Amino acid sequence: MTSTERETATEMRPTRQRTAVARALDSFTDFRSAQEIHALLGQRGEKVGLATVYRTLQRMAESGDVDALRTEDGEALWRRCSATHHHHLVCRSCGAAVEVEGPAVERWTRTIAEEHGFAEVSHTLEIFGSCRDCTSASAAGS
Amino acid sequence: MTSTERETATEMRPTRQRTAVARALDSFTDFRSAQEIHALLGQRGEKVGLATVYRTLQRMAESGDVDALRTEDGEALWRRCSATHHHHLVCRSCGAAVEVEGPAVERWTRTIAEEHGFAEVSHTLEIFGSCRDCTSASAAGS
DNA sequence: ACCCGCAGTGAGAACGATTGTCAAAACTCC
DNA sequence: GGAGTTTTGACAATCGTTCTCACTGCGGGT
Ligand SMILES: [Zn+2]
Ligand SMILES: [Zn+2]
Ligand SMILES: [Zn+2]
Ligand SMILES: [Zn+2]
Repeated sequence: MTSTERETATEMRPTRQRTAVARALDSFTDFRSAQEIHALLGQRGEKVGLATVYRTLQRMAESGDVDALRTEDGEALWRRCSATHHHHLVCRSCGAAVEVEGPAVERWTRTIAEEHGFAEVSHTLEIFGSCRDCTSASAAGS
Repeated sequence: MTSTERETATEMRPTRQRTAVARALDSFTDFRSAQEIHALLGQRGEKVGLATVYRTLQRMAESGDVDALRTEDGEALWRRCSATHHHHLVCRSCGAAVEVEGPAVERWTRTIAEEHGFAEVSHTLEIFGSCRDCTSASAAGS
């Protein structure tokens, strides 16, 4: 512990790498994997180590700057999101996402949990589907 | 195609291994990982390869005999569940699970998806928390 | 009972996303 | 400028899961 011992809250230095990741996140609206984001940075000539991309995304997720979700096969996807609690409607094939809110659902989960004596409750809720573009694209293919 | 060409639906042979996995699933009600189930079988003296456990669980999940969910760090957990669509209230530390249903939520997700032109919609919804037992156990520890 | 053919199995290799390591580089503050 | 941290990145290591492929064994005709 430092002698100062003050509120060491979350002193996050604004390094070149971190701002690069932040800018990358601002450049797209769909959900992408850490590796895809790392590749994107590479294409732009921004050299950032893969581990750093992972670390930065995690930090930003903790501070609520980005949302993370897991595909059905377990891969983590990331996206810059609004700070308020919400869920997503995500396209399975292109990753396009829409933020959705459902106060009723929030209430319902809390109630259910209480009824069963569960504490420290959290929840995950994602809606997956095929967005309009992808649906018509695949229809054309038949 | 066989000459008979009858409904070859999902001809799944009832092998020793498959019944062993099925029985193992019947012996607990919490969510467990494939590896844990494999270990459980080992303890019972039932020799079943890990790959077979994975394959069997997947098959059973497809046919709706078991439910799978992913922990927050991406690991798949399995549990024998009732056949009707439902969600879970799961304890983060011991895996204890309660099946819950929310017709309103089902309706809501479908509506939201339609509004945004998404097709082939599915959704995931799990509620995580600390069950009564685990909560009091950790409280005792302080 | 005997054969055949193919679904099923298992040991181990391979995979792929993520995390750990640790010395070098970059920052902050003095 | 220098001390003390934090951050970085190349690479190794993890770890859950899937793949490979030779081998096993059920099933169903004969
Ligand atoms: Zn799409
Ligand atoms: Zn919510
Ligand atoms: Zn518990
Ligand atoms: Zn549902």
